[in-house]
Order: sequence, then C-alpha cells, then structure tokens
Amino acid sequence: MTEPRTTRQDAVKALKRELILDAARQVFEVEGLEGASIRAIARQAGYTAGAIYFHFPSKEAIYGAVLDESLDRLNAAVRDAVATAPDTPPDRLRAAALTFFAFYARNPRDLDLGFYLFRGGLQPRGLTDTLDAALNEKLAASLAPIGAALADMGFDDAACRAVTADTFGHAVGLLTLHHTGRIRMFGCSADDLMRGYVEALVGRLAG
Amino acid sequence: MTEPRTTRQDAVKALKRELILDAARQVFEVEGLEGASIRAIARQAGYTAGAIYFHFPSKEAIYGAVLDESLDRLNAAVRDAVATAPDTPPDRLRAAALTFFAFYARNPRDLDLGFYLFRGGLQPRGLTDTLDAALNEKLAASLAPIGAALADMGFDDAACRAVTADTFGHAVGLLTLHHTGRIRMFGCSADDLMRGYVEALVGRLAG
Amino acid sequence: MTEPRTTRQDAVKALKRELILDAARQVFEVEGLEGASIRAIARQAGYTAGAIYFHFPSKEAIYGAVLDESLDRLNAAVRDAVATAPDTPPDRLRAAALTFFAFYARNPRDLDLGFYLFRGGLQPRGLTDTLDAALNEKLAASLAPIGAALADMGFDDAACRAVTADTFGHAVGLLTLHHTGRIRMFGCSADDLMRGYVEALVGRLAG
Amino acid sequence: MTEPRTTRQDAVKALKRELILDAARQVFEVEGLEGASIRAIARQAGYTAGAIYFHFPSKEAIYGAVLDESLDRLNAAVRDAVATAPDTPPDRLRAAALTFFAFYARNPRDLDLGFYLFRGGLQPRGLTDTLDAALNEKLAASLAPIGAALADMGFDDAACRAVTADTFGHAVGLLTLHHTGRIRMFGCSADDLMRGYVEALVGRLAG
DNA sequence: TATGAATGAGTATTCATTCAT
DNA sequence: TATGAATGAATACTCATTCAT
Repeated sequence: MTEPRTTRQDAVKALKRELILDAARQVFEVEGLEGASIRAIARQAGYTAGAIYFHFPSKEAIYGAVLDESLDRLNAAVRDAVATAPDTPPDRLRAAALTFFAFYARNPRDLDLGFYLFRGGLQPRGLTDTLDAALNEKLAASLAPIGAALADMGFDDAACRAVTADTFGHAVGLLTLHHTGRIRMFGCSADDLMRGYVEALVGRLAG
Repeated sequence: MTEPRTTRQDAVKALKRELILDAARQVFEVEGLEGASIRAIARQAGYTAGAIYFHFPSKEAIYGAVLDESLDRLNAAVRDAVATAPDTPPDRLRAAALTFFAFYARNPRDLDLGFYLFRGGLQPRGLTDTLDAALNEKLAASLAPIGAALADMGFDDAACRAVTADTFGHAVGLLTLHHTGRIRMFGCSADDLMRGYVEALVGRLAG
Repeated sequence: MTEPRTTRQDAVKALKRELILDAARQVFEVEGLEGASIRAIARQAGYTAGAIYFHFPSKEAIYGAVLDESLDRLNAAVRDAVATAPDTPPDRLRAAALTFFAFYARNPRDLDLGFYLFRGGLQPRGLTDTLDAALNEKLAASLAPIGAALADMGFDDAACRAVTADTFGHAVGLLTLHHTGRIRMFGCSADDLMRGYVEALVGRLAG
Repeated sequence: MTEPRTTRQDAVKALKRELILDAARQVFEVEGLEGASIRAIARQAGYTAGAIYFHFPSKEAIYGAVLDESLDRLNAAVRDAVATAPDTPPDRLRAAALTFFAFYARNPRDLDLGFYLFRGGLQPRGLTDTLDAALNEKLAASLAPIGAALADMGFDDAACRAVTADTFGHAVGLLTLHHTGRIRMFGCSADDLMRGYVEALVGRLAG
C-alpha cells in the first residue's frame, strides 16, 4: 500500500516532537513559564540546544505547540463531558463549565501559557498568524458548548456571549486564586465556589 | 524631644526610597513586570544600579515595596468608597466590590505584581517573612469590607468568607480577561459584567 | 570506447556541481561573502546542507571552485579583448588592463573572493595545494597579456613584471574605492581614473 | 586647583579604555578582523566579556575607536612628514603620499578596519552618525595634504580631487597586493612601486 | 551614600560539519 | 546520493549582584 519507510519516519519525527513538548511541559512545571529556557528544555529532552531547532523554529513556537495540544485536550474533555451529561441545557451548561474549570485546575501551567501567548491580543513574535488564529479558535471552541446550552435555554446572542464571558471570567479568577494559593485565605475550595457559581447561574436562568 | 538630625536623615532616606519606587512604577508601566530591570529602574530614578542596593536589598524587595504601597492605596480607596456610600449593607457591598475592581482596572501592573509575588503561596526570594505577612494582611484588609457587609446582612462567618472569595475571584478573572484583551472575544465590557455580578449577588442575598 | 555509464554519471556529477556553484554565486551576491552559509547555499541549490558535502569537502572548497570559475571567465574575457583589439602593443595593453578592471567592476564578489582566499599568501583550510597553485596560475594568466604587450614594446623582464604589478595594483585599489563607495568622496569615477592611468602609462612607455 | 580625584579617575578610565583597544588591536592582528570577538578581546584584555560593555557600548564601537585612533596617528604622521619635507609642492606631494602608504604598510589591520567600517558608504550598526562623520573627516584630512600640494602646483579643484583619488587608489591597491602576499608573484616590492608611481606623477605634473 | 567597574551566569539563535538511515 | 537529525562551539549582549573607592 503506502510506503512504510515514509510513514515510519513521520512517526519517528512526530514522536521526537512530542518528546520535546513533554520536556517543555516538565520544565514549565518546575521552573515556571518565564523561567524556562531553550537550554533547559533541550537538557530535559536529552538534546543539545541547537538540536531543538530541527523540530521547532523558535522558543515561542514550542510554547505555541504546547498550548495547541493543551487546547485540543481541553476541547476533547469538554466535548466528552457535554456528550455524556444528561441532555438538558442546564446539565450541559454545568458539564461544560465545570469541565473547563477542572481541566485548568489540574493543568495550572496551561493556563499561564494561554495568557502568556494571548496577552495584549497581539500575536507574539515567533507565532505565525495561522497558529495564532488556530489557537484563538480552539479557545473559542472550548467555550462554545456553554453558549450553546444558553441559547437552548432561550437567550439571545448578546446574553449568551455575556454569560459565557462571565463564566469564563469566574473560572479564570478562581483558578488564579487556587494556583497562587490565595484561596487559602478564605478557608474554602475553589472547586466548591465554582460549583456554587454554576448552580446559582442555572437557578437564576432556569428559575 | 527626639534627635532632629536622625529624624531629618530618616525623612531624606524615605524620600529617596519613594523616588526609587516611583521610578519602578514608571518602568513597570512602560516595560511590563518581566521586562523591568534594576538598571532601568535606577536610570529612571537618576541613580546607578549599585546605588539601589543602599535602599533595597534586592529587586524583589522593590517589587514588594511597590506592592505594599499599592495595597495601601487600594485600601484607602475601598475604605473611602464604603464610607461615602449609603449606609446599608448592600450599598456597602456594592461600593467595596466595585471599587476593588475599578482599582485594578486602572492599575493593571499592580495586579501583575500581586500575583507575581504571591505565586505558589511561598514567599519568593528577597521577600522577608514579615513583609510577606504584611502584604497578606493588607490584601485581606482590602477585602474585609465585603465580608463586613455580608455579616451585617446576617450571614455566618463561613458564608461571608465564601462569598468574599467568590467576589474576589470574579473580579480577578474579569480583570485578567480585560487586561489580556480576551474580553474582546465576547463583545462585552468587563466593567458591565462585574456590575452585573454584584447586582445578581445582592439580589440573591437580599431577596 | 570508454564506458558510457561512467561518462554519463560524470556529466551528471559535474552538472550538480555547477548547480551548487551557481547557488553559491547567487548567495554571495545577496548576502555578501561573510554572510553566506552552507545552509543558505544548499537551500538556494535545492539541497540539504549535508548533501553539499558529497560534492565539496568544505565551505572553503566551494569558495575555491567559485573563484576558479571566475578566473576562467576573467581569462576568457581578457583573451577575447586582446584578440579583438588592434594588433599593436599599446592597444593590447589597453585592452588587457581595462578588461581586467571592467570584469571586477561588474563582479565585485569575485574580487572579495580572491582576496579572501588569497589573504596572507597561505592557503586557507580546505584549499588543497593543487587548487591553490591552479588559482595562482590562472590569476597570473589573466595578467600575462599585459606583460606580453610590454615585452613587445621592448621592456626587459623585470620592467614587464613591475609595470604589470603596478597596473594590477592600480586596478585593485580603484575597484576597492569603487566597491566601498569611498570614490564618492572625490566626485570622480573609478572607470575614468583607470582609463587615465592606462593612457598615462601608454604615453609614458611609448613616448 | 582642580579636583585631583576626578582627574585621576578620568585618567584611570582612559587607561582602561586604551587597554581594551590595545587588546582589540592584538586580536585583530592574530585573528583578523572578522575572526575577532568580544570574548576574544575581553580575554586578551584580562576581562570578562560583560565588563567590556562598561567601556564601549558595542563591538562596532570598539572597531570605531580603534579606527579613530589609527586615523589620528595617520594624520599626525602625514602632517609631520609634510612639515619636515622641503617646502616645495612636489616634495610635499611625495612626503604625503609615501607617508600614507608607509603607515598602512606597517599597520595592515588598520586598512582592513577602514574598509570594514566604511563599506557601502553607510554607517554600520553601532556606529553613531557623529562617529561616522568624524571618521570620514579624518580620512579626508589625511589625504588633504596631497590635494593641497597639487593645488599649489596650479591645478584646478577637479584635477586635485582626481589625482588625490588616483594616488589613494594606487596606495590601497599596492597595499592589498602587499598584505595578501600577491606582490610576490611579480618579484618586486610594493614600496618601490609606490615610489615609482609618485615619481612618475611628479614628473608628469611638474614637467 | 553613591559610583562605576567587575563578575559569572545567562539569553536565543546560528554555524560547519558528521553520520545513520 | 541525499536527507534530516545531531553536535558542540560560537555569537553579541544583558542581568542581578558585589565591592573598592
């Protein structure tokens, strides 16, 4: 059928790419986003710094690829949760919002990454316009089920967008409090607060 | 009385400290938090890099001092707003929450600063335990009027803390969306959303 | 006869060599001599960097080959000009000197190349002794018609060599002034000056 | 009178600057101009690479300073030679041209430096407009005595400029042949040829 | 107090060359 | 032949911090 050599080579290439992205994720975890360096990522991946440039054209491109994969996983998680939930708008709203929150509660650096690369709304150096657009689209897609559930509850477009933004904002804020440890000041869990926010929302909208 | 020479020297010393902190704030404004350097701050203040170390033990200490003053201004703003507002718990709640939000909407770098220094919940290098504790206390104080209003509305301590955390979180999240430009995806203003959040809260609690 | 397969392979090999040398010339033109890199040359030739090493043992060897071909073209140009000129010693002298000059006025990188590879009089790394000797011989050949014309005018060997060196030097100097833009300081053209030099020479020698 | 401390500090500063410039000159001598690096210069001067930047803002600035001093020495040499020579235009012409030549015969790297920094006629990065203008002016000044002698011989401005350019060119060309060793092909000395050129010039102009 | 020089570790990226495939 | 991955050394320049003066 197809040439096995090419396919295998492609697989090896993809594997090495993943190896570097894994290394990057590990470095981000330990050193934080700003503390990471090409050298550190290369070392973690078992490479020389220069070797990285055969797989990615720049440091920012690595960041972009890590974020891209992260958004894919986020999207899959949200989609799955919505599909599995009871098929009522409030249940889909709950599933979408809480899965979004849970994803970033478990992957703190991915949130940093998102805001690092998205800051100012301008694409940073090294991120091609196409990648930047793709990332934006993926973020929007991960929030779309929230808007869809709201639309099914009868709200107009403006209201859907506003409530989606509000929910996104609430999640981001609680996650920030959680990841910086500030939530401890209040003796309560970010998770519970997010749940409470969503229940209040559903109650208000459905009631 | 006390020795005037010492007092005058102290005043001069404090003045120079302020000069450096002003310079730091200006550099933060222009270069961002991560882009700032001791040399840039020194230059802006009319000093040499080395001279800074007579006034602050480290770069992080400057950050801490800027944050400290920022929290003082935040506290004053919240206190004033609450004192000026009609003396009913819902009005005090509104005043406290919206003033908190407005402060960081106007001072984006101060928010960065807070989360930069508070990240991980561990005190970063250069920040003494005392300063760290003081900063925490001031942050708590700036949020206290929210809790106080809630207490006046009859809620127990746990509820007060939970709602305060929730409001804090909502503000932080919307501010993040605002400052990173993500809010534009939704075609609505962070300010309006915050107002909406507070009204919903008051409606729910008072109703 | 000879084995046709080998011959065809040789032809293909030579063709590919030429392809690479053309690419090198184009890169030199655009990036300059020091700005050129094996990768840039390979890219221009439609190759990978590593592939170049099947055709040339080193970067300097490519330089050498480009220079070699350049000297062949120079030789041809000078020979043609002398052959075409009226068959008197002064006319042959004019033709040879001015053609030499014109060649490098039109091909600035080739002059750089010559002095890059010939600097110090020691063969640089990557240049075999044989290639170095060949290059020297070709340079000498391109100047030989000048010496020959002088000899025909009755000068002894030492005088011929001296005047040839002087003319070579004058051309090189004016070309340097031309290519670096310094000639502009004087508001005159290198070409006119070269012509003037040759006329004065002819006048002095013939007179 | 004046503050000795300031004066001494200035002297120390100037000394260290010279130390670095000396180191740069030595590196240029050994490694050539393109092979030189900030690290190599720093090592030669007994410094760390970073330390260099307290004395010079960039690598090109070092090049500029070395060239600046070189041109000062050249100017002094030419001026002295002209002042010492018999006070006739031909003698002054001889003195100026041959001293110019002799200077660069003894300081080969300084010639490279000049053409490196002056290439294209555009000031290279790191060279301020003021420095670039100053260097240009100094080069012009070093050639001015040639033009002055010619003017005294009765030539108009255009002729003076043309002959100056021609002489400059001749010197540069012979120096290039000398420094690259090409002059050996002809079995004669660049110095003798330069002398011969000047004598022919004087003979032609004065005759 | 303040300066200015110095350090040493750090930054992303490029390069000629080698080699397994 | 040709590729693509890899190396190891190199590049100019910046940084927070220290210290003699």
